[in-house]
Amino acid sequence: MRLSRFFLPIMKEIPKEAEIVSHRLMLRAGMMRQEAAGIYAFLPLGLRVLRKIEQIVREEQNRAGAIELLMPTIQSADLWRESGRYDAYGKEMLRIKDRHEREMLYGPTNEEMITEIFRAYVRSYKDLPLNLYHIQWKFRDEVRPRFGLMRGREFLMKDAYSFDLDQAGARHSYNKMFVAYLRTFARLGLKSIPMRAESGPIGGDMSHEFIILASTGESEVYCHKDYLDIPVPGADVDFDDIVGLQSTVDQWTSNYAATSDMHDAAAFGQISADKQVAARGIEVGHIFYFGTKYSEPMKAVVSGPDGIEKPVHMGSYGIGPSRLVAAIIEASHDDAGIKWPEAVAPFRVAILNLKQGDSATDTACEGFYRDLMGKGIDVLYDDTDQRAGSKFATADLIGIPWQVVIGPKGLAAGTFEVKKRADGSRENLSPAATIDLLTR
RNA sequence: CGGAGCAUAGCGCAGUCCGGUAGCGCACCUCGUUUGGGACGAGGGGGUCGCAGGUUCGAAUCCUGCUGCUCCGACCA
Repeated sequence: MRLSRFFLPIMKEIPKEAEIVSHRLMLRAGMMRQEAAGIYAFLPLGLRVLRKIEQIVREEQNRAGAIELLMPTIQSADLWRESGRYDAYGKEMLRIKDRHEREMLYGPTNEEMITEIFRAYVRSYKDLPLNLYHIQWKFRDEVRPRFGLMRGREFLMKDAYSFDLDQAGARHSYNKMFVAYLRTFARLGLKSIPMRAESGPIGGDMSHEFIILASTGESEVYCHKDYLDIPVPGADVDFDDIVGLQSTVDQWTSNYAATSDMHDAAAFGQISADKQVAARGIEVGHIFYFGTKYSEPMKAVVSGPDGIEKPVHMGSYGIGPSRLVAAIIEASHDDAGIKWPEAVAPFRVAILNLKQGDSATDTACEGFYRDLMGKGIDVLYDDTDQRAGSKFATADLIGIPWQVVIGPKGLAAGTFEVKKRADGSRENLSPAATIDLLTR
């Protein structure tokens, strides 16, 4: 992409409404625009990041055996009356009427609808286990939206729903998602820690919030230092290995970890002082088992091997990709701007033509741009007639992981300057060595 | 939902108390000089001053009502 033809409305000054760093940087980097309280338009740069996050989430869901579908944003009130939640949900639910005065709602979540879909087709235990998910916009009419994408009213959510014959099966389904989440956040370049969450109506130990560590995170978290070093399961993890998966989950849940509202100072004090970690974090995922809470009232039943119909045991698993865009920035930025992890960067490489209009630099940049494009690398070529300093500032602000600086100085020596945004390191490399580095 | 505040050019703000030609910086356009960390000079364009009433010869400014947004608290992917 040529910057001169891209739509990148960056700002030098900070809009006053933006309070937290991710919100400020997203506005300054031209990633999104507020259209109403808690409602945002994604501009091209922001959309690129959102799509990359979404794709990683999708790949890890698929790897764990979940199957993607897509449910609508608008739902019928009748469905929610069946579960009893239409009245229970409260004002957070956006309720609307169609032209025939039928009561509808903009879905804040999809347990009812997925249960309706399940019961329409699945009759036998032989079709279990089943895990269906979608990535769809949700709307929750929060009293007070704030912090930009971190707490918007409209947000993108990946929500998965598992169906099993019994609780033992449900535990395995839960564990699959648990491990999938560990892998997902690791791939996004984040350090995530599962923390025991309010167990809800069912009780038990099958509810966890996934918190990522970020110095500017909104909640305080306390955990055992060992969490920072536990290896995340590799891509070859066997999701059908019930025992193996359980031991991974055990490893990730045996030590102390809690957010401030669940914090037990005494228990935390038991940990030796050098192993205590008090940090800040952001909730980016939540998984829980809720048994037959919806299957019972909504009659989602299957016949077991004994021929007897039983309500299925369900769990649900949420990740907010739109919140993750902001969360990643909170976890990875500096005074100059965003530092995207390579996996989610809107562009992997930026080419900075330091002397636009000079035939030697133009030729070198154009050629190199074509070479990278030919290799299938996401590259943003700054071919604007801005001065060098302005181009450096822009590239740093929007956080492109690799900046290839091409100017008369380097060209005289036959080299490009390659800067790594993550640590600011630079080296002068020949064009061939640069290509080599970027395609490694 | 309780409390506080804001609304003037794309962004950041002054002007409002004390009514009298709507301003500044950045951004944008033109020309020139510049060109390795957000250049300089000259010229230029852009506004129903959130909306609706009212007072007045005259309202961004005073009065009334409304709307939108932000922050603190309670609540949450």
